Order: sequence, then C-alpha cells, then structure tokens
Amino acid sequence: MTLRGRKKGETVPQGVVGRLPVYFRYLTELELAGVERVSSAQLGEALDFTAAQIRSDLSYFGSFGQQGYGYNVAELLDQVKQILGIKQKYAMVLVGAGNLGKAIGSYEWFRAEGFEIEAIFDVDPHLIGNRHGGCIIRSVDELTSYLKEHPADIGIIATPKAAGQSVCDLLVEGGVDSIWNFSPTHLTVPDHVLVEDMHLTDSLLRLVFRLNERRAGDGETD
Amino acid sequence: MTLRGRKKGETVPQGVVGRLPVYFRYLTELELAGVERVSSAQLGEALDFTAAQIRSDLSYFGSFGQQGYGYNVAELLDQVKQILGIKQKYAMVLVGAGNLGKAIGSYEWFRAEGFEIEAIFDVDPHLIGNRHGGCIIRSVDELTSYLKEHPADIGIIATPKAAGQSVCDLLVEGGVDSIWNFSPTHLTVPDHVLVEDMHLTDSLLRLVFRLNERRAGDGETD
DNA sequence: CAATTCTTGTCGAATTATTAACAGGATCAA
DNA sequence: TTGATCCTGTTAATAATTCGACAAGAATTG
Repeated sequence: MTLRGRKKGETVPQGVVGRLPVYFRYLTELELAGVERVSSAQLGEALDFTAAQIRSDLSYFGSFGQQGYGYNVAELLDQVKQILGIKQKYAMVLVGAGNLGKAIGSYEWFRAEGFEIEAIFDVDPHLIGNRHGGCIIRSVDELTSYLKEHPADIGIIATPKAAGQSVCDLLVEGGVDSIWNFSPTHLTVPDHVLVEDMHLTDSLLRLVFRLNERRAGDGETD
Repeated sequence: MTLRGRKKGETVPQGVVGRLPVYFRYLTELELAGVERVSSAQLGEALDFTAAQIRSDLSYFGSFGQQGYGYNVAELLDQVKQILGIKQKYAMVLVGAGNLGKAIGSYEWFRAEGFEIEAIFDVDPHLIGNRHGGCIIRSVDELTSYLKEHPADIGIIATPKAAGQSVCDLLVEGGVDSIWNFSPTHLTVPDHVLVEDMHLTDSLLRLVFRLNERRAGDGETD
C-alpha cells in the first residue's frame, strides 16, 4: 500500500476532494439498496467518471478493492466516511436566519450525519427570540461571547452580501477556523482559516454561460 | 484580437467558467462603490487569483483592457455580463416548494438580474394552491402540460433525493435542457442536457475533509 | 485443478491548467 | 516632450490532472 504522493504535508488534489463526496453519496445509495459489491467500471458508469479516475482517486488513501472482485460496498463506504472524517461529530453555528438560513437549519441530513447546529444568530429583532429547530435565534451581538463558551468547528454564513465579511470576521475572532459561506461575496480570511463557498448566484451563472455556449455552438456550420 | 483557442466548437475551460461569475460579482461591487478603473493585479489581490490568470481568462473572450491603465470597471462589467449572457431574460420553473425551494424562490437577486421563476411545483397537497412570490404552487402532475404551454429555459430541482431523477426526467421530457439541481443525487440525462449541481452536502463534506487534513497536518513534526 | 474471466493499482503518456516573463504600448509627471 | 512607470495580452515553461494500458492476482467455471 503506497498512498501515492501522500507523504507528510502533501495535500490531496482539488479534483479528488471534489469527487469524494460524490462517491460517498452514491455508495450510501448502493448500500441502502442492498448492493454488496461494485467495480470501478460500474461506479464510473453511474457517476460519469472514468473507471481509471475512480481507482486513481481511491489510491490516494489506500487499497480498498480486490482484483477480480471489485469493492465491497459497505467496506468502501466505511473507508470513505473515514477519509472524509464523518465518523465524528461537528459543532456548527449558523449566522443568518432568513429564508436560506432557515432552509439550512431544517436540513435533516446534517443532524443525521453528526453535523449539529448548536446556535443560530441574526440581526433582525423580529427573528431574535424565535425558535428554529431546537435553537432559539440569538442576536448576533452575542456571537462573540457565545463562542467563548461554546467553541464551534464550523461557522455557517447565510447573511446578505453586505454582512458577509463582518460576520466572517466575528467568527474568526471567536476562534472558528472553518467557514461555510453562502453569502454572495468573496471573504478575506487569515491563512489558517478555511472557506468553502456555496454561491448560488455563481452556480446559476455557470449554468447560463454553458447554456449560451451550447446555443452558440448549435448554430455553427462546421 | 485573437480569442485564444476559441475557434468553432471549442469550449472554454472549466476553470475559466468557474471564475467568470466571481469576476462578475466583484466588478458589480466595484461599480457600486464608484470605482472607475482596476488592474488585473488589484483584481487578483482582492479575489486571491494571480494577475496572470485573470488576464489569461479574459483573453479567451477578447481584449478589454488598456496598457498602463488597466480595465474600466463599468466597461469590463458590461463585457462580462455579455460573456455570461445575463443581458437577456431567462424563464425558470422551480420544482420543490420545501424549505430550500422557498429560499430559492424568495431570492430577490434572480428577478433583479432577469431570472424569472414563472411557476412552482410540488407534490405535497398541503402546499399546492398556496402562493409563493408571484406564483401559485401547482401539482407536479401539471408540470408536463405546463411546459407544453410555457417553455422554460432552466428547470430548478429542489426536491428530496428520492424525487430528483424522476422530476429531472419530467423536465427533460418537457423540453427543459438546462437543469439546476439542488437534489442530493447524481442525475442521469441525455447528452444535450446541461446539469449544474448545487449539492449542499458535498460542499460541507469538502470543507470537513480539508478541516481534517489541516488538523492532521498541524500535528506533524516534519 | 487448469483455464478463463474479472478487476485492481500503478505507470507513463497525453492533456489541461497555471504561471512567470516580456514585448509593446498607454499613462503620467515634470 | 521626454523619461519613467504602469499594465496588458501573449507566449513559453511549468505544473497538475486525467486517462489508457497492463502486469499481477483473485474469482469463477468446467
């Protein structure tokens, strides 16, 4: 078992990180469907990747398959969970209790997989004090003092664009060093802080660009 | 003006497509702030890209800057809008009026930029008939007949995992060939159909993976 | 048990993406 | 106007990623 290129400090390529959750999702479906074994060719077929890519991706972390057999679904799923780090719990705080914040806060999957939203904050006095899920919505003024008492692994920013950076600064100051950002703005953070962006607008614009690219391509003669 | 590699049928690299919306977003901010000119170095600094990359990206579509000056913000923004194709309107249908669907349906930015949600569908009898935004929520049974009368450019899938593929099939059958998918499943579609995925779960898992990668890295001695 | 069929993990080639460097030209200051 | 500075668009080099191919080994069949 060589763990290709995974010497100390070496990071896993972006593309691999992007595909791991896809594998996780599909393997979960397979296990639920009672499928016992699967080959890289079958995975590739179902997920629109090449078989070589899937084998190559997995080989960054070890050898989980068997020649002539493929992968045992349950076992591979377990390994992928291990790799992704979802065998432990994570404490999250959510800032922004608007429509999007509420949608995120009601997403059952998080709790089921050990991602616990432990507190919700907003600036709107009409929302503060309301319950949502198991949480009372607190004033964002309390964010710093809350974090002092209850450290969080992940901060979720679901505010409008204008508030994004300042909320981010509060979170970072409060010791949160992993940020899941739904606010449509580019966040500036210190080096040790991770930001994962979830920009609805960007995603839609990518779709529209490709839509137009396709339409333009259709009109061409050669 | 060479339009690097943009001969007939050639597609723009993934990375470039991914960054265009970021440029759009930031240029909009700059214009709003009254900034008149900007250089690739400044853009890069603000958005964490190299200046070379930004110039290289833009050069796929033309020459929009001026030596010794940089880019005129308003003009470049206009060009980027042109490139992305957001100077026209798009008709969208939204399937799924749960928490996430409602959040998407209430996102003001869409309407402001010409993305019009023209109809909303769901399976839940409790929701059908309700108003949301300007739309009455209809039964998903009416989706096919609706699309026959009102063709849509983009279909938004905001259903649970289980319904994702079947709703997708209905949309495709109804002539929708660009799909914005929030349902946490991999959609299988014909070649001519575009899918842009917006998987909350995948995004969170990527963040968690990198979080653990960092934690592991911190503990290393050499 | 031997022969055949599968399928992995890995290597190296090919492709794709990023970046540093620079020529050419505009701007700016005096 | 002149010289110094600035900045683009492009090219060439570098880096990263993807993919086909294959040796090696397990499973399966007769």
